[in-house]
Amino acid sequence: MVTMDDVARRAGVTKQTVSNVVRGRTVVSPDTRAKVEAAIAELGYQPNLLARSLATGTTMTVGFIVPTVANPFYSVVVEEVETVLEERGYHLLLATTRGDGERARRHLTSLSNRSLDALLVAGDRDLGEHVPLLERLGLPVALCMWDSEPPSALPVVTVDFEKAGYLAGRHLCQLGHRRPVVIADVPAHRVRIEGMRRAFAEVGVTLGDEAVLSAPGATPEAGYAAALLALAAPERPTCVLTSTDAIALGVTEAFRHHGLRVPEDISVVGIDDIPQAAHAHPPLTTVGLPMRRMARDAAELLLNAIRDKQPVPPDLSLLSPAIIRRESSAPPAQN
Amino acid sequence: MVTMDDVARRAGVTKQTVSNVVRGRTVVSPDTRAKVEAAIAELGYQPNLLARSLATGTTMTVGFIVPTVANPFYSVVVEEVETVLEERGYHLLLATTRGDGERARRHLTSLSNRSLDALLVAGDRDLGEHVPLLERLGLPVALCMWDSEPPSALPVVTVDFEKAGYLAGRHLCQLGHRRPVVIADVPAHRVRIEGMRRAFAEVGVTLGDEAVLSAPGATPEAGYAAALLALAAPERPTCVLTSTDAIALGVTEAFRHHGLRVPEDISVVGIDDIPQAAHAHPPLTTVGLPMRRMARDAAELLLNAIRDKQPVPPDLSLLSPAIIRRESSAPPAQN
DNA sequence: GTGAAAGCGCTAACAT
DNA sequence: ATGTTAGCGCTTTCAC
Repeated sequence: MVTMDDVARRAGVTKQTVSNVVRGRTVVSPDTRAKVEAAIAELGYQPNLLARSLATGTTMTVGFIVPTVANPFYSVVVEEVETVLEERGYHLLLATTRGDGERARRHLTSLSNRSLDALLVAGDRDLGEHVPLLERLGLPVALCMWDSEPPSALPVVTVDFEKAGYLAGRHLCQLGHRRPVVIADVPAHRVRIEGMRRAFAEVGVTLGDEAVLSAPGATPEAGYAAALLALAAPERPTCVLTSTDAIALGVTEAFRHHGLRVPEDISVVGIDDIPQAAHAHPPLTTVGLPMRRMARDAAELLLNAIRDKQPVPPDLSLLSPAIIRRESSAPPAQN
Repeated sequence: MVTMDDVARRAGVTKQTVSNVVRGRTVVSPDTRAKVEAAIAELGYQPNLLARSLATGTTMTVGFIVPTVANPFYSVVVEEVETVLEERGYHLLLATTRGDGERARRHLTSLSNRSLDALLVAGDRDLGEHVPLLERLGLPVALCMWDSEPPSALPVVTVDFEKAGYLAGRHLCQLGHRRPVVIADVPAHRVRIEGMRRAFAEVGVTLGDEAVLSAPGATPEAGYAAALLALAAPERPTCVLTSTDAIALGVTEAFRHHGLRVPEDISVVGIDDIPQAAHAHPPLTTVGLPMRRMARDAAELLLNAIRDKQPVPPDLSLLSPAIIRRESSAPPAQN
């Protein structure tokens, strides 16, 4: 490996001058700069960033802990974060938790002495219980995509999930629906359900716990199974609110298999606006969440904290979702 | 920050002994080990891995350059790689190229002096032209998911794409189809098309270039557009072979919008077996690729090379795909 | 503007 | 089994 000393010797200067040239400092005379650059080129010198990191204490690397990437929802977030990091010359150290709190804790401790410049955490499901650990990490930390009550001691960039649920509910209320069923991943998506409840309360409909069906893991399969339960009820609902598009996809499939037309016989509304939602059959009415914006804001929060050498202020930033009307929702059938 | 020296002083030993304890070496007497461990606990000492890396020359970090994670196909690969790395105590530094060769090159150079222990590259689209750079990286490198001709100087773990195309073609031939159209992302998926061609050649059908429609980017949208062209042809094909499931999804949607039933009026077969394929409407017949296996093999290849301190032998490993019969393919309609 | 010295926190090789 | 001595390759501080 060719080191700074090698370059220095070749150029007839000291290590220090080479260092100045490499880092683009302006204190070097054009003459020596040229000599040094020639030496660098001839020797094919590449600075050892590890040594630089040890000396400076910064690694130009940000850790990102995320539940999964095999989910269109989070993969967008990962890509946006990576984009922001790349723009500012940072690297991305990625760790996934896969619904496993223990795995999450392992990642956390193994990253903690890895000399990251900052850490971003998406999703409260697996790391929600480890917030105290996060707070004592001694480096800038931010959270995003936080469904449950956000911790007050850390900065959080997330979506107003209560509003997301409310918008889904209000949309169906406005269409005239009064007999809803909710299919959701409880308790994870409790806040979304509260929003739905508020919307129906505004038109005098009580959305009781008996009208909430569980779809564990928020998978299409879970949605499919729950949809069958919904059909078995004595009085068929006129619409289904799901806590995620993935669930909605499974629900729609179940209805189709049982000869129910969506939206003529029953409306289905999702939350998330995953890419498939637009291509679903029928295209899914859903509540779009500003994922890219969220990811970008969170990443920039951290990078700015690094740049300014200041701790990140523990603010809560709530981004607004928006209803996206497609073809899976319509007024209830007359009966 | 509390260092080894602090611990050493507190325990009344030298740095070296602390180091031995930390790394679990057995040369330490139970007595001193206990003293040192007490000191570590009292001070809350955490080893600085950066310093260790500088001294040892290993970082326990593997780089992974991947086209995108916002694709069910690659996200599975990323997760499997991460799983293997975590099993063996390694970290994952992730970089995405997003169909941008220039971005790929930037990532490559920026990772090259980042002191990774190894580098894995998935997908030839963006990095195919930078193989010479990869070869001169001076660290274990492996390629996976290589559609085009694999370079001979590097180890490659990929799928037999020719066979994948062949299996798709043979399946349709066996059903009795003799009037096929291919919708593919050319030239990227040229090899898959060759396999399809071989299958039809076996039953005496020539699959000419005029029967190959282009779906740039392999998106559902591109598939949709190409499908419309296919319908405009004077003689309607009885089946469509697509080079990816994503394309197939768009194709199926186009047919549905134009009143064609799949598979009664026309069969559609994909390649990839993405998660949505099973939930598509109708469930998509496709060729499954052993993505997890591929990812695992490639990652283990690298980790073993690191462990054995040997260069990775430049072998080519071709994994076999398999046809997955679902409901989008059937014998051609009688006419 | 350039050079000399002193570290960053750890591991490696050898001595005891 | 433990201590001693040198680095790893860079940046930082302070002379000149």
